[in-house]
Amino acid sequence: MRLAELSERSGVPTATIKYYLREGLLAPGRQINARTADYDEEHLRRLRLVRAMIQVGRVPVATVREVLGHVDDDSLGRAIRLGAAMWALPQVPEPDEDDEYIQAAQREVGALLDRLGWENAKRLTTISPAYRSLVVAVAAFRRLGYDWGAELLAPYAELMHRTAVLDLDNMETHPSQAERIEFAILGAILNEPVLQALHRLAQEEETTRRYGFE
Amino acid sequence: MRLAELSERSGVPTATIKYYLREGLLAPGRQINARTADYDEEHLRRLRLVRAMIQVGRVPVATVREVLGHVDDDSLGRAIRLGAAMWALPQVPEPDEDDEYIQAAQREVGALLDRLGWENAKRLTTISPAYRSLVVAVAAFRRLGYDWGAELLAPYAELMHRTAVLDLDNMETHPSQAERIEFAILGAILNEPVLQALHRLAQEEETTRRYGFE
DNA sequence: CTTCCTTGGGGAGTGCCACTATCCAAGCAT
DNA sequence: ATGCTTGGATAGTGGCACTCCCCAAGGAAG
Repeated sequence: MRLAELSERSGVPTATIKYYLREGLLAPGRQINARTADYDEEHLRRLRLVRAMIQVGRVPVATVREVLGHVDDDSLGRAIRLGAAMWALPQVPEPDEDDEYIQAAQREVGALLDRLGWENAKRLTTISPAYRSLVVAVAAFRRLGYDWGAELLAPYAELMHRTAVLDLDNMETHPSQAERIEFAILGAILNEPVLQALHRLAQEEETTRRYGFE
Repeated sequence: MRLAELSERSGVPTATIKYYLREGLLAPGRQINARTADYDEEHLRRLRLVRAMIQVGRVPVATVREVLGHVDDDSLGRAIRLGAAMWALPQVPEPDEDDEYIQAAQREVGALLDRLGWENAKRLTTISPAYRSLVVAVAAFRRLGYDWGAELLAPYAELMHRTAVLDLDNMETHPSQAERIEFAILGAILNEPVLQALHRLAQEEETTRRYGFE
């Protein structure tokens, strides 16, 4: 299929597809002649994945490129590859190690991981972006005078762990390795908007249950 | 205190504070004379809240202004006011009602709400941004050939409901109304990075538990 | 064959956003 | 009185995700 058809079937404007091609988010089509290129179903699928990451997952273009690099990298082990997407996700600014709130938050998060027995996560604290994000968020709460300690975080963490178990269980229902990888990427990136939306819906439901529509 | 001191105590550059003043995110200081303004602890607190929303919550400046408008609006009822923050949060593009995937996703989400007995949320579907976000995300999965149906979503929704219960329980431990409102805003906006980070940490933990560091 | 429309590649431009640098006049300190 | 500091206003910056436009090559119609 040609660029125009790829555009029509995906709903993405041709100019944007050209931009993605230039940015390396999409492999070039098979060159038929100097002025014509041919794209196949795999291009269409990849394009839809890219669009979903950018529009639903709000992932920056540069990050999409990085994530796709991991998807296509057959040399990686499974856990690494499954994690690669998450690790490439948008990062909070590097926390300032000298800041007292950051230090307090680090202690608090460390205590949380101990309490939960998350040994593996604990081993990854020096490099995991998720750990750093958590520390920054907890520090922001503390700066505003709210104590977001390990006791309060633990029940949330417990619920998130069950969510992660669901994620991986769902992933394992997919037979092929290629499908699993793509599903893991989607699980890491697109699940978050789903969870966020469900969380907000649940807040609306629970708030109105408690207080009505006053 | 003067602008320079406000800047020093908050860690926000003076130029940025001036920008926030211009954008109406911060009330002007008490004018001492034509060339001096005085700021108090309340300004500092508000500035830290604004920074947390923007940097940790990634909330756009225009949205922060809107949210703060609700925070300061004493005329609103409690549920409305608690929800106002969430409703103002960044929106996904308006779903295209004619798209078949959107329609399928709407049916699926409707079935989910029925199954869960979330009557209040169901009444809000026409206007709730959270509902629309969920529909868009589910549609994105379907477009890629993954069936993200009510049966799969239900356990996630159940977990998110428990999370919302924790949110509101925590909020109710705060005695003063003003503090509750601020905490609700923070709960709606800053909790999400916390949940997201916990979710990713849990995925890392569970992935390595199942597959090791291969 | 020639005219004209379409196509794909590439560079430059756009619009938005969160700042940020500069300028200016008024205060204040010395 | 001189010179540094302060706060307000305006214009500029840099990053990002597109999006516009031009050009030359194909292909189709007459």
